[in-house]
Amino acid sequence: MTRHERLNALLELLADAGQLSVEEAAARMAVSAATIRRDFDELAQQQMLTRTRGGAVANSVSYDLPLRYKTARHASEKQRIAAATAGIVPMGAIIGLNGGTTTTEVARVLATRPDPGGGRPALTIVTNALNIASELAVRPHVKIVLTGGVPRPQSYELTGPLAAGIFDHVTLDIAILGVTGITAEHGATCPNEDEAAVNRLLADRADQVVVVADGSKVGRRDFARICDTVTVDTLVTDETLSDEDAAAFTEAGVVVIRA
Amino acid sequence: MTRHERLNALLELLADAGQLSVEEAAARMAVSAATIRRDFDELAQQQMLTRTRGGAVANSVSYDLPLRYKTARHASEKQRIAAATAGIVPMGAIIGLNGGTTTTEVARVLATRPDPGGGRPALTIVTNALNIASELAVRPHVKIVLTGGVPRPQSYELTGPLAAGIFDHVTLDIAILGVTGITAEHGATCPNEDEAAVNRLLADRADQVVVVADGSKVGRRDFARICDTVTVDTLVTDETLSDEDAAAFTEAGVVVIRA
DNA sequence: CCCTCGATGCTCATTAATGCTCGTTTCTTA
DNA sequence: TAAGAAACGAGCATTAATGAGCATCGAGGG
Repeated sequence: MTRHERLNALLELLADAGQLSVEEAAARMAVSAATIRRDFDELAQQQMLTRTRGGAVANSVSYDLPLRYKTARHASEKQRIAAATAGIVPMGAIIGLNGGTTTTEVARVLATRPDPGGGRPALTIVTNALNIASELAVRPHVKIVLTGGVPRPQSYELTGPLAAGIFDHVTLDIAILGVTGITAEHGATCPNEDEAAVNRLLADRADQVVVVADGSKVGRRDFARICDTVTVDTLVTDETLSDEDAAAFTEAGVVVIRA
Repeated sequence: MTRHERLNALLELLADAGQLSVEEAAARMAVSAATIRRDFDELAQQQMLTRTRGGAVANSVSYDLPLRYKTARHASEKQRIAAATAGIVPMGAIIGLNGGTTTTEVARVLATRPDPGGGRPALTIVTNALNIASELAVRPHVKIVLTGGVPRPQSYELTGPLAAGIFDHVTLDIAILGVTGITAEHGATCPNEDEAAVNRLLADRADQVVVVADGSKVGRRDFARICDTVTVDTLVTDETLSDEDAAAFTEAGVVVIRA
């Protein structure tokens, strides 16, 4: 049994019984108690369960629907960008997220924030990304607000007038936008005009706009324009960003973070 | 076997099993483990799968875990109910679906409909169930419209005023509602009032209301009322329904289908 | 015919995962 | 309240997986 299977099996048992002791889990999985403790600790980190002395209890009574444990891959560019981005998000903030692999990583990092207790959510995340909402729906300490709309198969982003409608009703502290292209001259862009329209609304409603993009996206320009460079407050990217590109953004008033 | 063929074969195996070990893949493809690792790494780069130590897991937003005790109990009944329900849905219809395991099965069956071609969707599905939208988002011949709102961890249903808002803008041919309780006297019920409110809107907007519920739900009454029995046109359930219960519903004008 | 280049397989140093031990913390109960 | 038991976390050794580097093979082009 692989580690991944075991973690999922633990969630299964937990969803079924509501609680699970370290000893019983060790016996069922045919591994040592130390391993089970490490597993529980990791799942607790991901807010999938709550540690108790001697065992763990289920975090949500999600009855029949599949729980999935996400394998953490180590220290990729995207994850460093995600960690750096999460660093600038204060507790209790209202965050907007669009779709994309980088923003999904950001969402995963944000989801591991500790529960502040008192029933208040550690974060409120407004997103049009179906996959992000699916992953985070089981975390009780993060409030997810999903826009409506029609999902695009490639990106899992919800688009269309129904997606736009929600933005009449919310305001955001920080919009975190993953883009496929950004230049100091043309601003942030993506290939699809429907996505761009929804992303623009996210940016419009936010006090602060953070663009996340790995080095391959910087200097690129795509078809649909999301917003201008002056709208962007912060750009989080990786070390592959050249000094001259960084200078161009800095001159345009963008804070550049190289993770 | 070319490299391209091998990558496709790996994805196929992965889609089938949900996971694949490096060793097994190497044996199946008759190549070395090193090659498989390179393949996995490349596919992971393309977000087609997720690496784990010792193998890889499928990246599909929704893959079912092989053994779920709870679902296993009613699995075949649910699938028969789902098949019977899909039988009364005409081509090209606009369907409303709420959340729950039975309606998820219905969605799966509906998604297997052949593509009519001509770019027109075989079906349009309006739903407030996050998991259903996630699963069907990749099917190009089914148009998915997701309501907005806040997901409830227990059921993956989106609720709240944002979810309700969408119903000003759509009409449905058939609403298919999974419920946790239905009686001839009290109508359809579920445990949560927010979900009930959204489900009621689905029923209101539809020409025809179909309730799906396995035998354990019939005769049960839960806290929140979704709609009255006279609103329900059809009840699809399994053979465990007693004749007297069936008669009660038939007298109330409900067509009862025992799958 | 030879050369180039990409794909593959092999070797080896590195790293993640696991189980064990031991000192410390926490709970139980006398 | 205090002693004993249970659970925990840290540290360490062992094993297996990994990834980097290098050699080989084969198709295609000059």
